[in-house]
Amino acid sequence: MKTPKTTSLDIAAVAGVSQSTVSRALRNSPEVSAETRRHIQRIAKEMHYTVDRNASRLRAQTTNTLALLFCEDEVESHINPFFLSILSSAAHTAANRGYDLLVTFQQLSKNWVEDFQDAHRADGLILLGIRDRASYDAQLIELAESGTRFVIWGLEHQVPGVSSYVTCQNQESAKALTAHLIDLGHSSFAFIGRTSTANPEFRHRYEGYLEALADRRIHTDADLHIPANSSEAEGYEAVESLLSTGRPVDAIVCASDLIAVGAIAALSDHGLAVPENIAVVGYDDLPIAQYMRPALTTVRQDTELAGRRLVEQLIDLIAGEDVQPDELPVNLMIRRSCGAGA
Amino acid sequence: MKTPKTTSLDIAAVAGVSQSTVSRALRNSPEVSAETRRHIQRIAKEMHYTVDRNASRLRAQTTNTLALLFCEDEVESHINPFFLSILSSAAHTAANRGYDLLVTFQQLSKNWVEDFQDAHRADGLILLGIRDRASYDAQLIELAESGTRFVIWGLEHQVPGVSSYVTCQNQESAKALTAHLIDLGHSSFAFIGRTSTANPEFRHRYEGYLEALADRRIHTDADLHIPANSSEAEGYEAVESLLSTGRPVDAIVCASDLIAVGAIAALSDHGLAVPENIAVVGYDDLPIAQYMRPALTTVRQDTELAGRRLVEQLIDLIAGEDVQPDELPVNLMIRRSCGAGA
DNA sequence: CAAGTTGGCGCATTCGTATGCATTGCTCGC
DNA sequence: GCGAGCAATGCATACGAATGCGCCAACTTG
Repeated sequence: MKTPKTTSLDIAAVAGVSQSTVSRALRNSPEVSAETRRHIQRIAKEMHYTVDRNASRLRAQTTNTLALLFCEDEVESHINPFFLSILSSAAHTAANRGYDLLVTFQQLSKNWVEDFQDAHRADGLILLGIRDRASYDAQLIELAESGTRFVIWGLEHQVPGVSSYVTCQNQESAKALTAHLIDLGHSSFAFIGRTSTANPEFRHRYEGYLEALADRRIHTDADLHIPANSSEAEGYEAVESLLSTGRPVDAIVCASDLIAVGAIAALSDHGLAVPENIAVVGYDDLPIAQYMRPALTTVRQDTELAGRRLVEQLIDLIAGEDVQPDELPVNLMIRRSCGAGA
Repeated sequence: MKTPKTTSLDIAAVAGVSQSTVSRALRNSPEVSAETRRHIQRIAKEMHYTVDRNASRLRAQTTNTLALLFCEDEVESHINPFFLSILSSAAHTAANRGYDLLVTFQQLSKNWVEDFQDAHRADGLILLGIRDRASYDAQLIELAESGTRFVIWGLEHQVPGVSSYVTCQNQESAKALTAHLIDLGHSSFAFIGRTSTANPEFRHRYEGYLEALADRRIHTDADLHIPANSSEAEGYEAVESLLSTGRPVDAIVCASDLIAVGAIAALSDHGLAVPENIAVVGYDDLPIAQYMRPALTTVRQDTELAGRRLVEQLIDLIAGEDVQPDELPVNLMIRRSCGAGA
């Protein structure tokens, strides 16, 4: 910190070339001969020289930075640990591709669009945790119109060349999961998860659930669909309100593992055993799903792939390439809570 | 993106002042009159102007960026969701203080010190998840010698003016928790958590545990201390190995909630009820602790405060101020798994 | 009222890299 | 054998904001 920073000029002096050549050599420009390039790169390494990011970015008018935004609902809400896996994978991918990853947590209410556009902050944006399409649509459109490249997890929002998304086979998997419950002999179903405000992931899961029931001509009605956001607390409350209706139920499909955890706790507190009295299934395959007792039947999403694809898509968008959204495959994790499994 | 970027020169032209005055006004320099400042700031807002971060940083030789590094052990290990809360709080604090937060995940084996120093990446560094002091010490010293400012969670490593740390009252709380178990009548204890490789948090918890036992003259020995890293899987295995010894145990103190979750699963699989046959307690108060059944007795750390203090300490270090490490208070969360609680 | 002080602002330069254009030396084709 | 063409490099400038220094006008003070 004390010694005057070594710059590309110092390298140039030592290597006996001009600063421009140093710059080109370090960026692997084809304009410099392979020999010169190796020579310069060796000297740069010896002198522990690294390109000054700020100068480089100023000149090149680019940031080599991706921003990742967690959308929060309320002040106190915990972030689903599911997103930590995606974050981890995204961070690795970004690093491998030479990008920095800026992380921000933002509440829905704030005008994050304007905020984000501050000062060349990042070349592109990854959005996690957007659940309520209605509240975000205007902001997404504004974002797209400003030319910002972005990708979203779990919400189908695409503007060719500008934005894309990654999601998973929510509907198919929820349908398969429900069908599995039916095969096990369950016949009175309830669904816990808020779908009313255009929460796209939960909605697709609900639709898959309904499809499976319709296929087997199993009746359900609005009372058996209890809204809840993705948290243990709301899952717990949802079950209490379900039980208070007195309607007989022998299987509950939860829109997320967090909800399922809360639901099972509530059932247990009311003396109902899972799966003996009521089967419960979740969605996400959080680590806890495997280790709770009863182990939770759920759907595993490939978070490593999800994080990677989000970053790869975004980098492609930034490069001006065309990008196809991804719908990632999932795996049913059959465990004890549904009444089958080990 | 198409229109030529508005710069401070544009603002200067509109405001009828020089670019220097604009720069000073926007940085709240006392050298410009309050009136001029307001005038310029109003125009800047109207024109949606924001300072170009790269130019600003290049000139000022600063990054206004903090880097947060998750230290990973192995490729596949999940990050403790506990850290997500700290990350969230740190991100908020950094944003409020005008800093960007760069997030990186790094494996222990890599030479992240050199990697980090690349190119003015950040003004300072926050380290999360360092558990094995022995493996890191050399790198921490190197980091400190290079003049990099950094703060660490959970490991007492301080170089005045350069590095500091935030931790919590691991020892006291583990002692209190163990004492509580003793008060409840438990008398044969085991501890699960690896302390042998200088994992400082687990070690302090273990020491608190031993203190409580010694105070009450309760005997324990090496067989009743089973090493395990912080994961459900290792907690599960630890219990299996404990049970295989055939030693009678009526209370297990786990060094983390993740371990406790795995431990309880293993006990359950062996037909042992918690807390009826064996009491189990954890550490961290993950959200799941409250919602698993039996609910887990554990120790809550104030993650919001932890994240905030990490960032605040780091910013102070960067500013050249003296910084005192924090040892944050904790709360015992008494629930059913210890045999008391609701 | 003159000399000194100070608050407010502009000028010019600087941060370190990237890049368009000019330059040099060579090879190659006819 | 000579100009065209190309490969490799240097020169000069631009990116946009921050800041040392100097200037001017308006005060203060004795």
